[in-house]
Amino acid sequence: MIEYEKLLNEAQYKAATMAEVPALIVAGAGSGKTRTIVYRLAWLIEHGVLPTQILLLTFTRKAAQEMMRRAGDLLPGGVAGLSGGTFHSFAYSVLRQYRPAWLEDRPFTVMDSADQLGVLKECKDALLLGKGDRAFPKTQAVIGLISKCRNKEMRLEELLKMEGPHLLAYEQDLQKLMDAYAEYKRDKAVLDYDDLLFELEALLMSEPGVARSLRAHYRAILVDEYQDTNLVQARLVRILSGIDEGEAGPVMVVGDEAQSIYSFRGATVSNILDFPHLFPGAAVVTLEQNYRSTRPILNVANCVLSHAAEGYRKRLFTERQDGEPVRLKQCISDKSQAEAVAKRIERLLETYPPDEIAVLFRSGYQSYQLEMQLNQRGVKYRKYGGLKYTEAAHVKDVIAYLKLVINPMDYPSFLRLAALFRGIGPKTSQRIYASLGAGDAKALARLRKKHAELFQELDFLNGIRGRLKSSPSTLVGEVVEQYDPLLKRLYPENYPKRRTDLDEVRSMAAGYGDLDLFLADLMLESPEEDEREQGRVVLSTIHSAKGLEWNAVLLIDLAENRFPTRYSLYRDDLYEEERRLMYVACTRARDVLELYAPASLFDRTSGGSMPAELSPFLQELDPSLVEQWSEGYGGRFAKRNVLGRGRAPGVGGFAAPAGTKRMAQAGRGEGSQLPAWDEDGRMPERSKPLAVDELQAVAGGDSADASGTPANEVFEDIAKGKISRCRHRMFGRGKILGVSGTDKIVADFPGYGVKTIVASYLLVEGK
DNA sequence: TGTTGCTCCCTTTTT
DNA sequence: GGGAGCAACA
Repeated sequence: MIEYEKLLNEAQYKAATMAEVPALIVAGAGSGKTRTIVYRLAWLIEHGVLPTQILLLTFTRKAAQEMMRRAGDLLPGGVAGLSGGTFHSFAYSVLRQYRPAWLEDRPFTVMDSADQLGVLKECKDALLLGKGDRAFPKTQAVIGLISKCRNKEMRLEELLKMEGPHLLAYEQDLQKLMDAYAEYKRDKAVLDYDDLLFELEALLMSEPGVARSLRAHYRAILVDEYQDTNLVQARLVRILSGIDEGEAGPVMVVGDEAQSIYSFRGATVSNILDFPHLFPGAAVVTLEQNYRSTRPILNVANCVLSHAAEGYRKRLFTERQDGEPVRLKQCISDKSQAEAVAKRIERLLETYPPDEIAVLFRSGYQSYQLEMQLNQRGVKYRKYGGLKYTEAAHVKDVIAYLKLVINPMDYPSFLRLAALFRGIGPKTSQRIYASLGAGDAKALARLRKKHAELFQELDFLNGIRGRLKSSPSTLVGEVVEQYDPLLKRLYPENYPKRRTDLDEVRSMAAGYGDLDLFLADLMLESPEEDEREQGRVVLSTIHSAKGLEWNAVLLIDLAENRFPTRYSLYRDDLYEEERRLMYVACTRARDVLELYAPASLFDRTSGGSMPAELSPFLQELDPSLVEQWSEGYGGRFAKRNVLGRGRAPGVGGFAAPAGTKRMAQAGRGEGSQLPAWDEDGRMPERSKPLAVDELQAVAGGDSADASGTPANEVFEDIAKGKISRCRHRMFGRGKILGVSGTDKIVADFPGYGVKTIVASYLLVEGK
């Protein structure tokens, strides 16, 4: 018997051992949530519930894996038999067993985002939409809109009014596209991610017998990260609970509205808030004591949240009194930030094991420079978020082969396969696919002659299909061998590395009994982590870091327009979500939290460095909560106040002395969201994008307004030698060497070397 | 007619 | 680095 009362605090104990009624556990960050869930599982099992009768659901794959891992560690019998995973993978497994009627007897496959892209492109072409219209939303954007519509369950018009009024003109076209896309999927028996959830709901509603047998099977349902569920997921929980059938509804959901970070895909906090209404008689337990982080870390996290527009009831507290201060480190540039962080990781490795150190960032690409630094230093890392392993071109190719084995009419995969051969483009693929579907023997014979290579490949796949009973790893191995000559042809430069990846895919298939299960897992659950990757430093997007924790967390790129992203600046709900993201990031740390802010960022559109303001989330911080450091010459950091100085007047934060010229912003094209200056020469607090005509007036150079002297005039002055010195916020005084392009100045800053800098961020001075 | 090659533009977060 | 659009080629 487990002594729950000794092992858990009062609130955790209550949550873990309550009777099997609907329950909402509001669990603050680091409050022992997973621990509580795991003890709940143990308690259920002690009280006669079999592990196979427990369903454990979460939204992200990472959270699902972490939960299963920890349950396995704590439960005496391990997780054997426990059903658990993401909503999507659960939906797939049910749909595979109880197939929707409209599929008839056709095999179906799941599409990933690349497949969606291909299908939508095709629909767009078929409908002749967006031809020659540059303003027509990009295919990727259309996919986003479609998915948002479905996840938020809004009509297209409503969504466009909220998210993109400028697209309202295309509403009808987009609607047509949406319909065509939906029809297409039905026709070809493919499901996208959203379909999995809606198809499951439709199935349960139309076939009460299926719902009944699932309910009879699952005696307990636990949902983690409930604040990240969307409407259809909440309905699924409700249906599965059986509360509408007068059953007790043995559902326990766990969540924290302060950590809601998935509203972009329809997650709604109201699922938590409405839970007691949807499940009358639900028990509510709140966990507030934080066991994870030191006091200084928690102070920073609480401070971040205290500026939230909506108030959060909870304030976390901890008994961990000790702890190093949270450090804020301002670096000269993003490049030097990468160096500083890499160096810091090497130091931390003297104290902590590698897998207890994590670097977190807002978007996948923000770790590129750091990755290069770590590679140079031989520090091994693994990366979460951003591009996935299964998204590498060669892995996608092999997956397309395998999908075609299961579902020969999987069109996205067919396109991918056909495009591998020379002389076959979209039209030819379409023709061949149509002939195959219609069984047009004459046309096929002709096509076969012309495109022998492709048909050889298709014959091979048909052969494999006849032997589906062989082990998946054997089948994958054969497919890889078949693909090998193409791999050599397509990627001569790094063939061996890619071949290793594919052998890896084969070994991953080893544990599976059915090829289609393996494929679905590859699409829906990240495959079992490569053993070589364990015990490494972690680089992760904050979204992917949800539910995880480390001894040391370094948070990078805390600069305006990076975090919060510039997309969030003009909508309060998005801005607030960014703040919660910051909160999630800070609360991942147990002992060490460091905040890195680059003072300038490389800007590829201009090819120069742009000064970067501190992230507003840093500017709001109480300066007494962090130890402030600033990078100086030679990469050395010195304690120096970075916060609380307010924004100095002048460009990029320093005063413009008399006799200096500030240049008007050079043209940056339509749609630029770079900040304009106000009349005092300050950057506005929350920069608004320039209106298009305003921008043209400034960029045109002939109508210099209050914002300064036109760039072309200053460039002329430089050419005439009237101007030879400049000042930059970070680099100080410099000597102008020349100009580059239409908007950049090359200057030598003593101690920093020669820099090419966008002119509008410099102050220039006469001789 | 259809494919391939070249250039310009934009780059969130997940299943 | 990839997608989309356009021009040149088979």
